[in-house]
Amino acid sequence: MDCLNDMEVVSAKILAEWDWKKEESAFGDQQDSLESNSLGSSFDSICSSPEVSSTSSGHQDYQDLSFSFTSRSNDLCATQRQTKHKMSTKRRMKASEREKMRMRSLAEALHELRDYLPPDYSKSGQPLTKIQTLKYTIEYINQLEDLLNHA
DNA sequence: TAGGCCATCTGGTCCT
DNA sequence: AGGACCAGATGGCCTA
Repeated sequence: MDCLNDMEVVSAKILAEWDWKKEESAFGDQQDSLESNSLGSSFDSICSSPEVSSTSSGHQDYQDLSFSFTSRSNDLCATQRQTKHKMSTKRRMKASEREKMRMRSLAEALHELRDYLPPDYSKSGQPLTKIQTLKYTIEYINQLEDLLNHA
């Protein structure tokens, strides 16, 4: 119990030193640099992009496209994709289901992680976003580490 | 209404 | 061959 009280004091100290505006802008810079790192493969992504399809109106159309795919033989990307290995519908559905579960468990873990941050981290009572949760957690751990090292 | 966040679908790639 | 992971695309919801 004393440990818990100590931790509350620590987090209060950390938060007292916290410059929100500065951190927010710093995180923004980091985010920009992170996002700029992920330049995807250009050709494949163009060919596999739903926007390439003549319908180009979202998931349903694209799903329909995947079923009527072989009838559009004049489409260059379609032709190229025909030569690639195509997952069976059954396997694709299973993969989608697994991916859904995987992303849900990831979201659940992030919700859980949120509970380990002091409530003061969420300004204006709004829950932290995923990216905020991750970045504030890193910052929180670093601050705690500093305090331990200088204790 | 624009922009941010999120869930979902999908194809590609790597690993077992 | 199939599962795990990743990144891009898309649409819905919410807020300023």
